[in-house]
Amino acid sequence: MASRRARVTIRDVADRVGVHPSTVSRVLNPATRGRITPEIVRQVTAAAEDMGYRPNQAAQGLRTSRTRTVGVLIPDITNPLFPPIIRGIEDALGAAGYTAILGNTDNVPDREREAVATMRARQVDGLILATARRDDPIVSDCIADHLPLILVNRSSDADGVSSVINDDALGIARVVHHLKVLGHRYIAHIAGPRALSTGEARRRSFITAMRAEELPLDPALIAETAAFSEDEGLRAAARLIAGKTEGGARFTAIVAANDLLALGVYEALAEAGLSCPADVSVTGFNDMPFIDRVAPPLTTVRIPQYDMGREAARRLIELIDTPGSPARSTTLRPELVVRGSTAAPPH
Amino acid sequence: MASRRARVTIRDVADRVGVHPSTVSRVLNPATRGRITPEIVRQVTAAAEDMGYRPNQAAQGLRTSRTRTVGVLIPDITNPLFPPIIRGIEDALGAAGYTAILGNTDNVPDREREAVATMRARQVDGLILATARRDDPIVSDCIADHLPLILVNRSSDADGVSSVINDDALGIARVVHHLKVLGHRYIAHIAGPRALSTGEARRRSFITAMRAEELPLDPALIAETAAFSEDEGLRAAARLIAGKTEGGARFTAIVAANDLLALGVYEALAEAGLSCPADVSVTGFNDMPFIDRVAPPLTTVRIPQYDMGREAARRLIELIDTPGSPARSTTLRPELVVRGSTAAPPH
DNA sequence: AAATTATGTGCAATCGTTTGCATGCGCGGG
DNA sequence: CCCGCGCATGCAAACGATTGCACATAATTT
Repeated sequence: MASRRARVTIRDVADRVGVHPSTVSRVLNPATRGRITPEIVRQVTAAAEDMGYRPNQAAQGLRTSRTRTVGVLIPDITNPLFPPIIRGIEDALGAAGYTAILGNTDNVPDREREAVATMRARQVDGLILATARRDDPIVSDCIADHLPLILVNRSSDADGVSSVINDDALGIARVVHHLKVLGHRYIAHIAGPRALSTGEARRRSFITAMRAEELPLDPALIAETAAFSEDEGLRAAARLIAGKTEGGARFTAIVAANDLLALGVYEALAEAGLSCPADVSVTGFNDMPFIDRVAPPLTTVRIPQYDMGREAARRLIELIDTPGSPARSTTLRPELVVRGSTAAPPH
Repeated sequence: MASRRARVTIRDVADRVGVHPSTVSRVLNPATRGRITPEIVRQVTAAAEDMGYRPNQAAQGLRTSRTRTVGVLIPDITNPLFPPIIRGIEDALGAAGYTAILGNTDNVPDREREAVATMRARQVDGLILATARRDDPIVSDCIADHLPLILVNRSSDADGVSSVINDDALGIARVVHHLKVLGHRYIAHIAGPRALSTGEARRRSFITAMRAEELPLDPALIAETAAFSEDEGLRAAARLIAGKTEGGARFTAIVAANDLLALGVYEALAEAGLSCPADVSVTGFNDMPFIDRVAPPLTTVRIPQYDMGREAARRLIELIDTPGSPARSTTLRPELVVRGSTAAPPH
């Protein structure tokens, strides 16, 4: 295995063995290898190995217009929800010989467009979006252009899109049921942005679940947010708390639409001198890494983040290999994880 | 801006304007644009814009053998230390028109080799390694092959390598000083793997700092670990605690070589029925995201993760643009962050 | 006004692979 | 014993962009 300075090409291998470059190409391609004499296959394989031959992906990509590269758009890699998803995606892609290129969009539409543009310039074979809004022009563009596409975590209102998401309704139902069993009746919800499928679905599911559990549903106890962030959680919770102390709607528990919002709730409670779970129970959604280590450990809904990523990547590869295969939406089962942030209501 | 179905090439643009493809190429390349008549520049630019032309990176890469892609090797993206670093890298790369491809190696040498091989097959223009071991063959290989390379977070013993790391000695000195001021005398250290520059440097710095502070240094109070993980932290701390209760070396504080190890220490203390900081003070290193939210909030050393990544990416681009520029090692200043895991020793 | 230089564009080769087609060889059947 | 068929391999043209060189035409000099 000599360490060549200059890149060794298919031609170098061919010259060494004394065959034509096309023969080497055929040997190296499993699909055409059968057409070549076994002895030659042996020699070429040996020479390629010995010379440390690695196909030039740029050349392959140019010729075949398949780059074995896919683009992955996420809002922000520093949001702990995403690393496990990305890891799942990359592991599955890697196993199939694909590589991911990542784009952080910070949920800014312009950055999304830009990221998709650069990815398409790089000839990605497909796209995985964790950034989709319910009404997202990028999604419809990709469909129109027949660019293989998978949505992960969030889905979109457009149809004809494949997605891998989790069962928001089930997760929220479990949470509400858990709180009811603990004795809570007045439960508030901090909803995510309605422009995102997760925000909207969890909000709707909250309403449905409250009705199903025959608990009183007060519209004033649903607080809207502009983003799934700690900050927004803090602000929304502060509004709820203000309403409560001013003799408005009372509540003994807050169902946050995700874990980051829940962390914001923690801060708001602390600022208001309220304690969790003694005064107010809090729940989250996602069970992001290390959320079991905060004080108090958060009761939340665990979603199979790694699996979601892996599944999304596998489905994308399917879509790339067999274009025109029908869109499927996969829903994974979440699981309630009870920890220290929920307890019986005061009194 | 018609949305073309088929990819539009430089030739399509040329035909539309009625010039030769090479002219279009020159217009689109800022370096050669000056050689073309302004009027033609205008027409070509307009046509390219209008037709939605995007250069085919595969073709460019093939021709120029520069792909504007760099490989980034990290141990594991789900380790919270890395996302901010990666974000810094990607932001800086993106600003310069570069794209990153990521590889998770789980600190397994074989996976590192494999990842580097696939990246080189993809003709990356350079490599950023967050995975370097002190004696890492990949580092020497890259140097030998003149592949632009930057180490981030960890450095390597090989010379002639550029790196962006933080000042481990300063960080550890601050921690030890802080504990001394609180009244601690008997301080244990949970050291990282000696094969990693961070493990070794922090270990050595701990010894130096203890001497400098004129505190007793007991070799039995330095526990070795095989990895920077919670698990290893738990095991090492359990050994220290066992030694202590069996009448061995006593200690009132533990300096862990990083935050994950410190989390393991928390568990070990809990299992032993000891409380932090009442019985034992604990410190970490890195100030990884959300470590301020665990119970108790960890006193640790903050390193500028995002800046490290950004700086590494910028330096790599420099290295790519001006090959043969000398290796430089940049050391960033860490900062002590005092939180709830450190207090005066018992009695 | 002729000769020289400068300027703007076209030409064509090239990067490394893949792949439809052509070709030469060996072998079996009539 | 020859014809034709199949099989293994070579040939060459792509893929899309870049770039040294050639070549007009225009601008400058003498």
